[in-house]
Amino acid sequence: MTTSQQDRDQILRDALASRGHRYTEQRAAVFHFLAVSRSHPTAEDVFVGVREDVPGISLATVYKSLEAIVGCGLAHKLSFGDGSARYDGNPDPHYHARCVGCDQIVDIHVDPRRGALESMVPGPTGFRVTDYHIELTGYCADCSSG
Amino acid sequence: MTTSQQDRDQILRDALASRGHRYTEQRAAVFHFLAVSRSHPTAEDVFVGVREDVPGISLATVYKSLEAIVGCGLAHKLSFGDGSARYDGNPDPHYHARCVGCDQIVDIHVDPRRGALESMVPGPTGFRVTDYHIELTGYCADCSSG
DNA sequence: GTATCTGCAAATTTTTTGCCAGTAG
DNA sequence: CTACTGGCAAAAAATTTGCAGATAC
Repeated sequence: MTTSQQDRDQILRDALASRGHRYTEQRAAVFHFLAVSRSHPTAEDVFVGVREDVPGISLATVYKSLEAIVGCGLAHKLSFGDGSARYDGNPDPHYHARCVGCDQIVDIHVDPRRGALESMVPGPTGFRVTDYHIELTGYCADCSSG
Repeated sequence: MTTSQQDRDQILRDALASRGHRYTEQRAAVFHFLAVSRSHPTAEDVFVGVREDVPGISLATVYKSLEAIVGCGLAHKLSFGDGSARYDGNPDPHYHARCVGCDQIVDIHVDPRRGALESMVPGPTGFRVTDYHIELTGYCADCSSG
């Protein structure tokens, strides 16, 4: 079962409200675009896509909306080292694999009960891993104790 | 035992030669700066640091040198989503943890014999992980078979 | 009613490029 | 010699900011 647009809107409303932010047509459109997007769009991609629903939206507003949505934890900001940031609204835990050949980003879904690194390397996706980079986010020892 | 500067220079010479690139004073200085750097410097950081050894070097040359060095596999280009790319010349396998509190990048060295994700989460660094992102690099199914 | 948000345009930041003289191999 | 490089300055790309009017709550 998939999340309906009403459910999504309510999730967005609540998340924004909890941060003191407001629900707007532009933010809803950006959030919806991310939620249905199978790829990992750049801010520009989101701008082009969302403009079909909200013709007057500006790129600056897209950036601001993305920041608000990422700030609420409803999407992730990714960097693949190719210049521009990419955004991912997929709530399921998954990794990303960038193909050196075609630069495509492949999603790797991992069974959380199995050892994560082990299961993802030879996985059923056919992706042959040559290198990987792991970024952890959290609080360092100093900030944890403070 | 640590790698001497002579060893490093030879490694750089060989790596550049194998790619048809030339060994230059500027590239050696950039490589040396990365090798002794404990942080994860931006291109600008490298520029400022290397300028002490090679006063006339330009930022554009730093970018070109970094590209050559990363292209040879002697360093990694990292993105932490904070605007500018960062470079890492540490050859030991390790992960990176960004502190949400102070934005510091903490290196996490992992015993390769242990389950990787498991061992890094509660590790002896005191880093409290709230989120992580894994980027795999390699060849997708299409590019592998082609 | 008021603090927040949007769109616009301009500014900033980061990275890349073109060109010509210089240099490694 | 000859192709690859470095420095310079200009360009391109990505993102952020200031502000005045509009809007959510």
